[in-house]
Amino acid sequence: MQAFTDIQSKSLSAQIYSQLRYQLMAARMQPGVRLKIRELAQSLGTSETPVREALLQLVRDGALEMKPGYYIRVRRLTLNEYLETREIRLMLEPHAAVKALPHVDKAFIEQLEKVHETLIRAEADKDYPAALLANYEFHFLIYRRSGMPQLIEILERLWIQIGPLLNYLYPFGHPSYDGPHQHLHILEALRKRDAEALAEAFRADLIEGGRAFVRYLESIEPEATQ
Amino acid sequence: MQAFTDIQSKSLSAQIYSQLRYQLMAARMQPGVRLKIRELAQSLGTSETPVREALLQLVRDGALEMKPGYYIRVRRLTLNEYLETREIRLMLEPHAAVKALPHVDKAFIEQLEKVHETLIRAEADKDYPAALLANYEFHFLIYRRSGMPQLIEILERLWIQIGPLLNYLYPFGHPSYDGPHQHLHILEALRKRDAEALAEAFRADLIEGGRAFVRYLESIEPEATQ
DNA sequence: CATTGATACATGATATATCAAAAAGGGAGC
DNA sequence: GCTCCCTTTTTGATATATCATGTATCAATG
Repeated sequence: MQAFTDIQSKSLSAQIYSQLRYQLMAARMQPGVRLKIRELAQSLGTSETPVREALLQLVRDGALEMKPGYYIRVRRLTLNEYLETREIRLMLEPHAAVKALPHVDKAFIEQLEKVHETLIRAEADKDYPAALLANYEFHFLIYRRSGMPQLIEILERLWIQIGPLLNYLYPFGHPSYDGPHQHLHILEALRKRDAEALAEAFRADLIEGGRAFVRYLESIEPEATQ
Repeated sequence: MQAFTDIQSKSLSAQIYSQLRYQLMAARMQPGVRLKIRELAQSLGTSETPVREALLQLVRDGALEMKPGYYIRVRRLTLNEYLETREIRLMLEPHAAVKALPHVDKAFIEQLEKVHETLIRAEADKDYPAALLANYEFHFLIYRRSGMPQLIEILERLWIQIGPLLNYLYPFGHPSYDGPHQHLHILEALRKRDAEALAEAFRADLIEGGRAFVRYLESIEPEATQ
């Protein structure tokens, strides 16, 4: 959870931003839910200023949206918006993984295997929040080894846009594995140090995971006009 | 300039943000220059709040940097940071162009040709600010046709990081064309509707343009430790 | 003359106050 | 019972006040 734990010695607004970002990524916030500056400030025990600053940044990140002058709510991605996100991720995530490859050692792969086991166990237990976190950790442990901080930042921004959708997703259809879990292909490619297979495994994971999104969004789209 | 002209009916902080972003992109701000909230607020005739909000967002964009609690200044990219930026752009910009291809018509190409002429003329006149703007316009006119707003947002964020560097660049070595201008290859690929050639032309333009950056940053690097 | 420490000052961070606009609620009229 | 209009309330936006911390200055001391 690296990215989210450094919540100290930072400005209040940065702390709040990190915290909200974490909640978004972890699907703790439903799309469309309204956020009120005053309420949040009160519940956090701070003034409105840092809360507002945090929210504004999330708006710019595309994780929240703001009706012109008025209210702020968790963004509701349309199917097309989701597809664009996926298209961008398809370019960037495999690349990040390939860049990480030279910095992958045995210990790291074992660490990933543990995280993956956690993921599988969580899914078996239907503990979806835990599964989401494990999935995030699996991916970003790898990306962080790329040594490309800017790229990682871009990817995290994309993930927090998608996070809230996961709320709807799990009840709906969620990870439907028709074969072995894609993460296993990823692990295998890492072991073999096969860059092309690695990139392909990431693409497959993304598309595989995306199917449920697309199905869900298609089923919702008609009413999502607002 | 589309992205920068909608400076009305937006919140003050959004206006200030847009304005600063424009100045960054257009190389109106030197790397390392310090920005003071109070000063800016005064010179803009507003209070500090919206200025601070705008600056914070630019910090998150990586265009400005902030010594922990202390001062805010225009970010100074290291060579490695620049190279990472370029690496990301190399993935995204050619793709954006290819996605734009289906929406390119004759009129649009003529528009691009005009912009390119402006660029060439500006360079001949050594009017570098104008050249920069024309170059920005040339690229983003194309990217905007991709119909991928998120991608464009990501790219603009990358461009405003690089903008300030251009200050140093032009005096230094700047666009050294060893052959025909890369934009001509881009235009040709657009006319032929040749996606692969188009992608390649964008890659070439990026690398070509990047050479001067790299040369400059390498010459500077030793002292840039701070 | 160099060094150190105390004080004044500048600046970003946070809190609070004020404003304007939008939403929500309620009552009068049909 | 429904609709329209007015009032009240809520809320985000902006301005201002306060706080904490880093920086600079300068004098006292060795």
